[in-house]
Amino acid sequence: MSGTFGKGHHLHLIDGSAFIFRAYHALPPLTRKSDGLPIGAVAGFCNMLHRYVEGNTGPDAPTHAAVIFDKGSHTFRNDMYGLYKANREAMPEDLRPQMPLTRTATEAFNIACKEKEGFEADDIIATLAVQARAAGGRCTIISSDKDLMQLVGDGVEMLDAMKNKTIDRDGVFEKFGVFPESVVDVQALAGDSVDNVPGAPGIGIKTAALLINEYGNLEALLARAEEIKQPKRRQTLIDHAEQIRLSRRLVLLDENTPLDFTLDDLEVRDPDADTLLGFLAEMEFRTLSKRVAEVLGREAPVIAETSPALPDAPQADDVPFDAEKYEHVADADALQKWIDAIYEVGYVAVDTETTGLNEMTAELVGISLSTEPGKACYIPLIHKAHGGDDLFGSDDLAEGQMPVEQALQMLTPMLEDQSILKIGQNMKYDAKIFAQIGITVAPFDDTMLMSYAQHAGLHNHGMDTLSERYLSHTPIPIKPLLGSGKSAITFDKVPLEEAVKYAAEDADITLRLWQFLKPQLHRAEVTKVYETLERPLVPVLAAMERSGIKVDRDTLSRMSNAFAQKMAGLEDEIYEIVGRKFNVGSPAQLGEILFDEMGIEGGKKGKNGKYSTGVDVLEDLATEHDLPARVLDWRQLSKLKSTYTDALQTHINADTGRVHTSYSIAGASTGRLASTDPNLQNIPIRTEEGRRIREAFVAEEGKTLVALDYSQIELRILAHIADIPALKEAFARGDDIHAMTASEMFDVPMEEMTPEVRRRAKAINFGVIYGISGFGLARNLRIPRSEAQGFIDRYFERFPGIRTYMDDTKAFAKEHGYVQTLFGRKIHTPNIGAKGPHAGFAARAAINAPIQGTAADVIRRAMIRMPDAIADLPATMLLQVHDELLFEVEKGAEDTLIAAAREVMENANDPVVKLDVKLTVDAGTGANWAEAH
DNA sequence: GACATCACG
DNA sequence: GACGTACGTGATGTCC
Repeated sequence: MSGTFGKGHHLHLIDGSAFIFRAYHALPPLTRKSDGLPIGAVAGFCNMLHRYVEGNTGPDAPTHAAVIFDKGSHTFRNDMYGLYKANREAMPEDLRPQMPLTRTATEAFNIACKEKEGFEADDIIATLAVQARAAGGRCTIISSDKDLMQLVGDGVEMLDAMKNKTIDRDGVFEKFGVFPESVVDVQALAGDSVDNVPGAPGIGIKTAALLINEYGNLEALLARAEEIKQPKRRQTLIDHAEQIRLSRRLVLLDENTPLDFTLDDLEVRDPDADTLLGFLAEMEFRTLSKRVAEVLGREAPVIAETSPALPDAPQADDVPFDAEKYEHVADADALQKWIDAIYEVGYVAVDTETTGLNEMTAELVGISLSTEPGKACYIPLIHKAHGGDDLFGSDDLAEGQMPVEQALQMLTPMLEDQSILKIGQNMKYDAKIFAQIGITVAPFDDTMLMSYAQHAGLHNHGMDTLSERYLSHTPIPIKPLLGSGKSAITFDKVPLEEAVKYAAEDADITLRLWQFLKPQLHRAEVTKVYETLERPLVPVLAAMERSGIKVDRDTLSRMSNAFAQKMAGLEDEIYEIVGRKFNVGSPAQLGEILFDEMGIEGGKKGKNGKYSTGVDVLEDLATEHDLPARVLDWRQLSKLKSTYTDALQTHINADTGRVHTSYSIAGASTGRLASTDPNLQNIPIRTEEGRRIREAFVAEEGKTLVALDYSQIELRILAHIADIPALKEAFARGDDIHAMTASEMFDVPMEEMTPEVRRRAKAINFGVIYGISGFGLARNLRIPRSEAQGFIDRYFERFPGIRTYMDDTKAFAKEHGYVQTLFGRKIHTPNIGAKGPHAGFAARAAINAPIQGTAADVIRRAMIRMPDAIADLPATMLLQVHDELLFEVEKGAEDTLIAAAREVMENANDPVVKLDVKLTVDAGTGANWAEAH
C-alpha cells in the first residue's frame, strides 16, 4: 500500500527510550570483545527490534513505522517548571556511549528514526498520532508509558510490548479510572513522582478520578472547589490551584510539535541486507547476525574471534528458543556424548521431571540437561506406553527409554563430581529427588536464589517470571500436558515427544538464566548474600525436610472428635438464639443476621458491601450479646479442626509416619523462610486449647524434642541498628525489656510495674518494629487515637534514636529503592515513592524489613553452621519457626545438644557483624512440642 | 479465583 | 495534615 497516508494505513510509533532502558536493565553489562565497548543495551535493543520486525506479519502489519527518541535534557517543560524531572537519576556511565548506537541500529534496520532537540519523544508521538488519526488512518503506540495514555481512542491504541497487551479506552480507564480525554486532568491532580510533577498534595489517582468524574473536568472542579465536603481536600485544591494547573500543562502532550517530515516519510521499508548485516557484524553480534542473515537469505558475516570465549561468558546476542531442536536421549551412546560435552565446559543445567510436587513421595520420571543456550536434551526413564492407558496394558514402558539403572550409573559420577557445577532452578527440589535414590548433587548453583539475592521485593523468582522478565520468553505451560482436576495425569503419562520439548526447555531456560544472573550478582553487590545466606542453606533445609517430625495420628483424631462435638453443641445454641439454622461458617450470612435481622448497631460494610465480622468486631459485640461470643468459640474450634487436627493427618507420610513440610527460601521478601504443605510455622500456641495441638508433635521412642528460641531478637536488633543506649543497657543487664520501656515512658519504678502498664509498653515496642502509627496502636490497645499518639510521642522523646532510624530508613529507601539488613541482604521497596495510601504502607514495610530481615539472616547463619556443630551428637534439626529451632535428640544427650546449639545460635552474627547487644537463647525439652517450648 | 478469616513469629 | 494503617507469612471455607 502506498500513496498519501490515510484510510487503510496503519502507523506504528515505537517509544525508543523505553526500548533502550528495558534492554539495558534486562541484560548484563556486556562489552564488545574486540575493544571492550559497552554494548549490552544495543544488543538488547537490536534483539527487540528484530523480534518486532519478525512479528509484524499478517493483515494487521503496519504500513508506516518509526522509532521516536528523546533528544537533549532541556525541554519547554523545564522552562515552565525548573524542577521537572529533577529527581531523575543520571544516565549510567556505561549506557551513555550506547545511545548514538541505538539510532544507528534503527537506521540499519531501515526503520525511520526521529527525534527533535528540545522535545520529548512523547510530544512527537502525540503529534504523529493526531496527524494519523486526522488523516483517517490507525496508529499503534508501542509503549506502556502512562503519559501517552491521553492519546488513546478513535483509531489510536497502545501496545505494551512487554506483556503483549493492547491498551484501548477501557484499558486506560482501568489504569486511571477515567477515559483518555480526562487523563491529563487526573494526572494534574495526582502528580507524578517519577517526572517530579507536583500535582495536589495528598491526592492520588483514585481520589483524582473520583473528583474528575464528579465535576466533569479540572477547571470545573477548581472553580467549584468550595463545594467539596472533605475540609482537607477542599483546602488543598484551593491552596494549590495554580500548582495543579501547572501540573496539567506539564503532563499535557504537545500535539503541534513542528516536524520537518510527514507521515508519508515513515513508510515501512525492507532493510538493506548489506547495511544491516554490516552493522551487526561491526557490533560483533554473532548469533543475531546469523538469525538475520537467515531471514534475509544471505550468508552470515564472519566475525573474528578476537579473544577466547570465556566458558561462562554470557552471550551478547541470544539464540532463539526452538523446542524442535531439543534432543531425546534414548541410549547410552547419546548419553555419553552429553556427559562428554558437560566435562568439556565444566557445568550443566539440570532439571528433574517427577510424578508429583511432593519430593517425599514423587518418583523420578526423567532428567533434562543443557550446556549452552538452545542446546538441551531430555532423558526419559519411566514414561508409560500409550499414556498409561489401561486398554493397552498400563505398566508397559514407552519405547525409546534407556534402563533407569544404566542412566543413573552413567550420570551419578558427574552429578557428584566436585569439578562439575550443577545448575538448577530451585535446586532443593531436585536435590531431594536425587537424595531419595542416594545421589548427592554437588556443587551447585541455583538461579532462583540468584534472582532472590538480587531482587527480593521486586518480583517472585519462579521460572516463568524469570524467563519472561530476563529472556523475554514464555515457557511452555505444563497445564495442557497434565490437564487439571480429576482428569489430571502425572508426567510419566505424557507422550515422549511432548515431554522432551517441555522438559528440555526447562533446562535450556535455567542455563540461560544462570548465564544472565551470575555476573549480575557481583554488579548488585550481593554475591556474599548468595554465597553465605542462600546457597548453603539448601542442603540444610533439604535434610530437615527429609527428616520430618513425628506426628501422632491418634492424638489428632481424638482431638478432632472432641472439637466436632463441641462445635455441634455451639451450633445448637447459635441456632436457638437466631431462631433458625444457617451456615455459621459464612461471614456473609452471619453479618446479615447480626446487623440486619437482630438489628445490632455498629455494623461496618467492607468494599463489596458485606458486613465485617472479624474477631475484633465480634469481640466488641460480645460484651453486649451472647451470639458473637458463641460464634467466636465456634470459629476457633472450626479453625483448629479443619486446619490442624484434620488437615495435618493427611500430611502424615505413609512410609515415615512423619510430617515433612517444605520451606520456601525465596518466598518472603525479608529473608524469612516460609513453610508450606503443611505450614508448620503457624501451629497454635497462644490459646490453651490450640496449644494442645502441639502435644501431637512427638519425639520417637527413646528420644526427646529440644526447642531453642532467640529471646527478643528483633528488639535487640532494633536496639543495635537504631543505636538506643537505654535499650542496649537494659538488654545487657538482663532486664524485662517491656517493663523497662514502661518504666521509662510512664515514670513507674520497675518494682511497682503493673501488668497493664507493661502490656501497653509491650504493644508499643512491637509497634515500633512494625513502623508504628497512632491509628494502629490505638486499635491494638483499644484506646483513643489521641492517647495512642501521646504514647508514641513520648516514646520518641525518650528514645530519640528510633525516630532517626525511621527517617533515615525511609530516606534510604527513597534514594535507592531498597533497604538492607546488617548482613547486606537487599529488600527492594518499589512502592516507596508512591503517592496516596500506598506510601504509608511501603514506608512501614521499609522500616520493618531491616529488622525482620537481620533476624532472619542471623538464624539462617545458625542453621548453616548447625550440621557441623552437632555432627557428633545423636541429634537432628527438624524445624525452624523464624526465631526457634526444634531438634530431636536421643535421651541423655539433651544438655550436650543444648550447649552446642546455643553456642552456634548466640554467636551466629560472628564474625561478619559485631552486635552491641548480646543474643540470648532459651531452651526447653520434652516428649512433645508443647512441653519442649 | 477472590475474599474473609485466623493460625504463627 | 490525610488517603487507610500496624510488619511478615499460609491454609481453609464461602461464594461467584
